[in-house]
Amino acid sequence: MDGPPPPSPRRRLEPEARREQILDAAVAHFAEVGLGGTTRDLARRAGVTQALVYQYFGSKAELTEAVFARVYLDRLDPRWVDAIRDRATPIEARLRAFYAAYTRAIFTYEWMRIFMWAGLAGEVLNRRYLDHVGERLLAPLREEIAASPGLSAPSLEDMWNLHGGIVYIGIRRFIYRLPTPEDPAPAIAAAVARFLAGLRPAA
Amino acid sequence: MDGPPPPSPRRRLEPEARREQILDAAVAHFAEVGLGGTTRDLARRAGVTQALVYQYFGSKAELTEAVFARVYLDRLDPRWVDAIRDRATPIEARLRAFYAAYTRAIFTYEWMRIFMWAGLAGEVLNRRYLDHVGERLLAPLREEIAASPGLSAPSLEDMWNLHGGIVYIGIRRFIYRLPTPEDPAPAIAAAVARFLAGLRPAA
DNA sequence: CCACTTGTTGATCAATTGATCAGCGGAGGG
DNA sequence: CCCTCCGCTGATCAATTGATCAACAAGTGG
Repeated sequence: MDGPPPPSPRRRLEPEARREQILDAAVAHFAEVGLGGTTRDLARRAGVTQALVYQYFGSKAELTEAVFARVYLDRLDPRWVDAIRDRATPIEARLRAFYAAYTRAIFTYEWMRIFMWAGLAGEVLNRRYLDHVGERLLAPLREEIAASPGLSAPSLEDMWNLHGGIVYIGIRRFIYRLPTPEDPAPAIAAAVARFLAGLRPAA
Repeated sequence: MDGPPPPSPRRRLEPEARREQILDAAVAHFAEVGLGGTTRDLARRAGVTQALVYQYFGSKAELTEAVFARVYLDRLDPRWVDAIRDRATPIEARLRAFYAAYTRAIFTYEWMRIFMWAGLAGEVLNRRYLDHVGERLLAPLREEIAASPGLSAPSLEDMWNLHGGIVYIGIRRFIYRLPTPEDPAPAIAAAVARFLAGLRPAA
């Protein structure tokens, strides 16, 4: 009757799989209640005992680090810069494409909330991440806009303004749980269009 | 030698003054470490014993409510709407004036951080506050823009985009502790100008 | 200067929580 | 079928934390 056990709720798992399972639960749990969440609630969510958490993660700090690694790692795609620099494409399309990709990467419940919890807690990773955003993404975008004919050069603060207006969609949705458009693309396109229009010399 | 005791570190205070002192410390403390901060650390910051906190606030929840009351209350000035509706003033000046006043009200370490901690924690007050912002501030602003000659009507989502771009200055400064312009006024003026320029029909 | 009022404290309790460990039991090898 | 390996659990500890209370002492009136 019972075939191979894989689909059944086995209790004994391979260490790697179990570790992933706990880490998944940790990401979900800490995103929900913050980094101050208890290991007991986390274990309950993962369907294991609290002691088992410490079999795979030596301390809560180590677990938190693993959560950060999973959430932050590979979130920024290096190829984005190439697309930003591709002057064969109109600047407006490049801006729209970048923010489409960027929001697709970070507009998740887990990322948005853990990033905000960590930011409030003063995590160093957040500052590093945002420095990177400013220097490696917003600065190139700014240069490309400045190099586009018919557009006056925006300041980096202007770029942060564009960035913030778009990111705020995710803040409203995932932090404040307010209703937002299902697809942020139209709002992004409108924001980008307005931004560029504001950089064109008045007629 | 010792004159009147007022400037000296008296131990015994009038209940009202002591309550204020504890509440002040609570606002500062919870802004710093979140609503999960301990009453012992809070008492240390206030310079009193932990037991005294419970003389003035029956429970931690009651204390938290008092903190919310102090932080949220009277933060939104009803007169702002009148200024928004004043069509004798150009719409761009009204937008600039509103966001100057609005950011002056909320760009404080305590407000920004407690609002964010509470938002992550799912506090109902946040949703109420933001609903109010959308319906009582952004909606009128939107109507006034729509009624301005030479401007196409923005959607409410457009208004949230303008709003988010400006509020994000405070998020960068107080949540992420990133360097931001000392005075947000120029950035606000630029954001407002761009926003309106984007609503003007292309030449 | 004494005594009463009451603002304040130190001690303490029970519940929570991070962390540890001896031992149970599932599963594969012989 | 049994034996060994090791993934996993239940019990437990020490520290933290919200909350309580009897006792202390600062200030005031007599």
